[in-house]
Amino acid sequence: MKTRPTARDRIMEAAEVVFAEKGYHDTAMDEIVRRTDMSKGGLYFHFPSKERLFFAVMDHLGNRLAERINASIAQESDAIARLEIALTTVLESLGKRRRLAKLLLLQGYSMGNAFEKRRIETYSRFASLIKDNLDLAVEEGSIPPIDTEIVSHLWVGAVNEVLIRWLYTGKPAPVKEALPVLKKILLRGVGVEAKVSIGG
Amino acid sequence: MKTRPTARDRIMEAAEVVFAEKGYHDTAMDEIVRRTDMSKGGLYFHFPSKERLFFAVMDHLGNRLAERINASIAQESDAIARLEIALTTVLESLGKRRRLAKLLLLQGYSMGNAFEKRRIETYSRFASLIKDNLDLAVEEGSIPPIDTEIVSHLWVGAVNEVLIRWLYTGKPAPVKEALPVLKKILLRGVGVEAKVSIGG
DNA sequence: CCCGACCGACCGACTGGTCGGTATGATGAA
DNA sequence: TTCATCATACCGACCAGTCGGTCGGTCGGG
Repeated sequence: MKTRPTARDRIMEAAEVVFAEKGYHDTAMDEIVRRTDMSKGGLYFHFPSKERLFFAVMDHLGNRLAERINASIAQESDAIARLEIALTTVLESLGKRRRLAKLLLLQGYSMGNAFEKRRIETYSRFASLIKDNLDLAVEEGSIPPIDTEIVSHLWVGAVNEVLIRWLYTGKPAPVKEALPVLKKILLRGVGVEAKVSIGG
Repeated sequence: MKTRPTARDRIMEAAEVVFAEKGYHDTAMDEIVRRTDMSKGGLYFHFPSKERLFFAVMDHLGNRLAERINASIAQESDAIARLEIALTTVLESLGKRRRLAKLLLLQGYSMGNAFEKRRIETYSRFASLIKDNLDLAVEEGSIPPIDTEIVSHLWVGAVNEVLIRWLYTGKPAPVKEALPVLKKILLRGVGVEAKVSIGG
């Protein structure tokens, strides 16, 4: 049977919606409260501050995306194939959930210096996921040696920007359409020879 | 003779410092005033609001960077060479001025939905600068046809992320060290065969 | 009767923006 | 030359709204 989500979860759900819609600073705690069947005091019983609530939401979403990527990756053993599928998963997951994308990609930035550490942590996590597989590909001999540290960040940034552009302009619709280009350019960049790729 | 900068310029200089240091929301107008030899009323005589002041600063910095890029590009006629020199200029300019980089790269983001348009405008401007030269390279036949629209954003994102990583972690120091990697990966990505590149 | 969970009116600090007033210099009529 | 007038630039005490966070209190279950 489906048990009612915990109070904590209900708060986080409401917070996710409002934070994504308005951004951190333009979100008033009262608004989150309004979207909950709870009072402000109740909310503050579960979360000590706005900042902490925000972090909790971000971490939760980050984890879910990372898990999804890991799950899809696990099916492949070839490093290049893993990289491809990771790209696909990200584009699909975020392309499907605009709200999630907006939060994850836009809200982690410039909300004051207190947030810097979180931002770098989150992004580094995805970067190192890529880095691991790039390293693997080098070991495998499928690509020539490169500075995988920098390249992994390059990849994250590239995907990030394409997604942000989509968020703001709506193009390409759906984002997934950018996938072939992204794959081709990024893989060729690390030395994978182009091969005919049938859209998936 | 060196005339005193106008009041407007003096305000913008102070604002640049504080905005870069604290971010938009954590900056109090009183703090900017404090850094000026002017009063709050005086400041508000020149700028109608905090938001407008912020935009003025951002536009100013964006223009300066764009001008610098254009100037350096103008010396080359070959599209690939132009792209390379644009990358170099960006890394050098921002690598040299941490504050500028911080403002331009981090503050344009999630400060509320009112700022979205500005962000996309600024980034698109640099993207289309890249796009023009990619298009040119395609016409020249130096690279195979590609979706230059997406690829230009990919480039912007890639450079952006490498710079942000540098801002947060300090690596690589100096950022310029990332230049060879960036060039190699990005150019190879669009189909430029690797050639020995002597660090500059 | 205790305690965890929750309530919601209230507080107070902060901050963007205002406004009545002042100093300075240009203009021009007497 | 002098003085009234006016606009520009600037001053800074003050205001009023906002919002994160608090606190005394309630309530139901064990």
